[in-house]
Amino acid sequence: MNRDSKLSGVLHVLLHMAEQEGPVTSEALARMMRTNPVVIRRVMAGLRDQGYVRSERGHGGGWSLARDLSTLTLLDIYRGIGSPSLFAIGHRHEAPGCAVEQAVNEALDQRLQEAETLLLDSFGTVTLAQLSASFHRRLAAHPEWNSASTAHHPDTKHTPSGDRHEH
Amino acid sequence: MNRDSKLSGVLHVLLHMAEQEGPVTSEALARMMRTNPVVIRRVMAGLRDQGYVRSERGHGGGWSLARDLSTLTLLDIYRGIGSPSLFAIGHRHEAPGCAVEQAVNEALDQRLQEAETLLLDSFGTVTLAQLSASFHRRLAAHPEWNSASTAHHPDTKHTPSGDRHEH
DNA sequence: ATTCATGTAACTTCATATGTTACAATTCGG
DNA sequence: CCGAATTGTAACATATGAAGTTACATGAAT
Repeated sequence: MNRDSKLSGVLHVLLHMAEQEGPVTSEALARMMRTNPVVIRRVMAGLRDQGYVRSERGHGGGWSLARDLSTLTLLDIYRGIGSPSLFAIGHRHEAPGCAVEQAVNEALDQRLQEAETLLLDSFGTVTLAQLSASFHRRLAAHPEWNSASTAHHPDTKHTPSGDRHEH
Repeated sequence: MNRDSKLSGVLHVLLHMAEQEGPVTSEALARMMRTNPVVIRRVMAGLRDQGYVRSERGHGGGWSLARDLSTLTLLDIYRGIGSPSLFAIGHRHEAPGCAVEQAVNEALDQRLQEAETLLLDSFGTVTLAQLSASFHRRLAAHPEWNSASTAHHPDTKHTPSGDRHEH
């Protein structure tokens, strides 16, 4: 992957967690994200330390949301994963004493800073509850995608233990 | 370098070229940018194809500006280097059929798209002539940085194997 | 006690941006 | 015409960092 998809991956995971009754294991989440359980743990650990999710060890353990989706914004999650740098372009610092470089960096940084502020502000206006609503609207429109736990890897083998689901 | 500094590097080079009478060799530019002449040629080739700079081969050759700085904006140069992706974050496309992923991607893409538009618009308002003026203001304020062609690498030798090749 | 989880360090793999080498083609100055 | 200087470009090498993997310790449920 050429671009950091951590943010979207984490959002994906969190929305899936919101659909589940109990805790979801790293392995289940990893299957959804087509990645490795350890990768899941690594990134979720940061979110847990900031109080967004809970983890439980041992039998029956896994990950669950610690806060309501309506109290979480994209900005929270962005910060939760460590505020990775937003831009793929930046400035160089090869010749700090060069007046040309200073002029270029000032102009660029100014614009990037403005854009960053606007983008993060807009992240702050989107709650995960809104994303979840959008997800449920999609489901309603396409009943054949019947659940959050399907549609990820239609062909993979067994569904180990599967849904700790529904009464 | 963790972030793509192509844009700032190219701007740096162009402003330096503007200060020179005749063509500037790739090697001279490479020294300024602390990089390799071939890297300079690679990126400048694109700008040349789009009419922003000229190249001349052979003895006495090198690179020169094809247009006045006042007719060039940051946006032109950004496009000139191939419109590299602006953002370090993006979305994933691991599970195209998953409604959660669609909801996440839609929200993210929407905001990123807005931010991109704003940023590029702002790039369009900055001419290289403005950058050059900023550069000259700095020089005036710090006469000890007496010229565009100094202050880059007062001592270090970038070319690994001594100077100049023989034929 | 056994099994199922997370926690985490250490290592491997992979992608890719950047740098380097090599040489052909071109241009200029004698 | 000769030789030095320069770009053009393909091919290869290196470095970096993100992602993935292995291994094993720790903790919890039954």
